[in-house]
Amino acid sequence: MSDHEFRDFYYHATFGETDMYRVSSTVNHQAQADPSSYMSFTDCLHSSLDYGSLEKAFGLSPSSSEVFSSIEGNNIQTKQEVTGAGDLGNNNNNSEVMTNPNSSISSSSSEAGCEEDSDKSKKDRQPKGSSEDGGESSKKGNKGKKKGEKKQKEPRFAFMTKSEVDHLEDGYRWRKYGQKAVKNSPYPRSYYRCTTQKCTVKKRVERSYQDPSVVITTYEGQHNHPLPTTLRGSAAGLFPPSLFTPSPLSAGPSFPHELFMQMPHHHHMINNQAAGSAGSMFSSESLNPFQQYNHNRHHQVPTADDYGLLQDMVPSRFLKHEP
DNA sequence: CGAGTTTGACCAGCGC
DNA sequence: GCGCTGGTCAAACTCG
Repeated sequence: MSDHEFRDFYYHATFGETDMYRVSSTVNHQAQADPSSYMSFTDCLHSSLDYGSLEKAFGLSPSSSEVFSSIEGNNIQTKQEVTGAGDLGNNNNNSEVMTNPNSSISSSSSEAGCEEDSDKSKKDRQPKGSSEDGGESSKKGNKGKKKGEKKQKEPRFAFMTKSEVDHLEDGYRWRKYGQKAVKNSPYPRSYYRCTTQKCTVKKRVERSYQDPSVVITTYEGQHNHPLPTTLRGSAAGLFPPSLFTPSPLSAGPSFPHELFMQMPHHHHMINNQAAGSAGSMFSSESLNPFQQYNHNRHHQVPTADDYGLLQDMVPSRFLKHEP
């Protein structure tokens, strides 16, 4: 495969435990000639920059070539027809979406890209601790959560990356705390936690069993701290602080969808998709998921400076044209 | 020696 | 109620 060439892009969003919003967009080579579609892709790509595979995305890693991202949050729904079979994020749907060379924009409601979501979304299975008072009494499995305590649903962002390595470098430091075999998949799922104190961000990494070259990474939560500066230069150095401001919502995007929301073209893309297939998906206030999500925060309108920054941080070939 | 990984065990939720 | 599964804990281990 040609690395550094982003042909297919896919993202999936759920904003809530039950509802799912999902859009997938495929940008083929021809589409790159179209500035708008190409920008859409780039925008989306940026949406995953924060967490995801910076090196991958920008070809800093030798094995990278394609990035598919998804965002999960709450209560946006798109129940469209599942094009493929599977139930898991790794199923055929993904492959279909990812490899479909013809469609410039396609949509699907399959669980592709976020199998965890699917089972997660069924219910909160987060609260584990059973014992109260810190769960000391019972040896393991207690997280110090109370029984009835419902853990707040953290926004999640999942993306798929074609990569040979499972754990993608994203600028943050992660500590692996578990690994589980995944049903219907020969590949285990690894669990990581951000090593920064008081940062509760977690991520799960697994490989698609349908396409072993695809790594599915799911981030959960928002970093409440800046990128570690000690990292091999990539993210912290590549991206302007404004795009990596920690959590404070008004400050700037610390989460990919926040970047997403700052990109005008992503609206464009979403609207395209919505117009095509899901008239009801934004029913509540005729806002798209990101707009709705954005309702509770300061709506930041991308400025010309943003684009300038983009050009600074992203090789121009990814923004406009090939060198 | 500290930080990170591995791995078996434990727990909760869900479906039957 | 039981079994399955996902998610997490934590002791043991590895690595720099």
